Amino acid sequence: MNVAYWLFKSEPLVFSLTDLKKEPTDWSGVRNYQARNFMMTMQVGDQGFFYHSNTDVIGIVGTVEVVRTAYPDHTALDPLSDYYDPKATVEKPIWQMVDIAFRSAFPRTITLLELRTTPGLEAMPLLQKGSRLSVQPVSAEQWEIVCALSRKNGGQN
DNA sequence: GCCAACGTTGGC
DNA sequence: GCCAACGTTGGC
Repeated sequence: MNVAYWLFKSEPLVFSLTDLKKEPTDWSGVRNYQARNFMMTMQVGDQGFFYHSNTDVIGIVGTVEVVRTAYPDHTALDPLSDYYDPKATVEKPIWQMVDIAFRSAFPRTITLLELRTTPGLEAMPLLQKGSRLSVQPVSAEQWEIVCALSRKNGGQN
């Protein structure tokens, strides 16, 4: 089975790559069916970009690894959680999550503008007009292009 | 803060 | 099943 590649969006004020570096986490709180379905196909060892949205420097800041396949998102059952879903039950939890761990921090943020202007990345869901998917697939080619970007122009920003 | 784009809800 | 209204996302 080949490794698959993904992109995880997060608002760094809520949860940043630095937070993830401290310890692995469950990716709870995803309440979008498309994003959930992607998580349900993830395998241990899959790689992901970590993307900071809604912040001063928007872009990809590093990489993560899937360390546990999908299982029920318990926050959907917790009335006190921000992510509570009254339609979720133990029998039909509706929502799922995976566990992810820190893998690397890029020496600089690969900004959204840079991603938009780099040939070969046009098809990334992230760059499509109006795209709001918080968990999305990345092709092997796109993965390589972005990783290569992270290794050069080290001093810029 | 603005607002375009999106997904969901609910009336019909 | 349609679609208007609404709440949310997220770049700018």
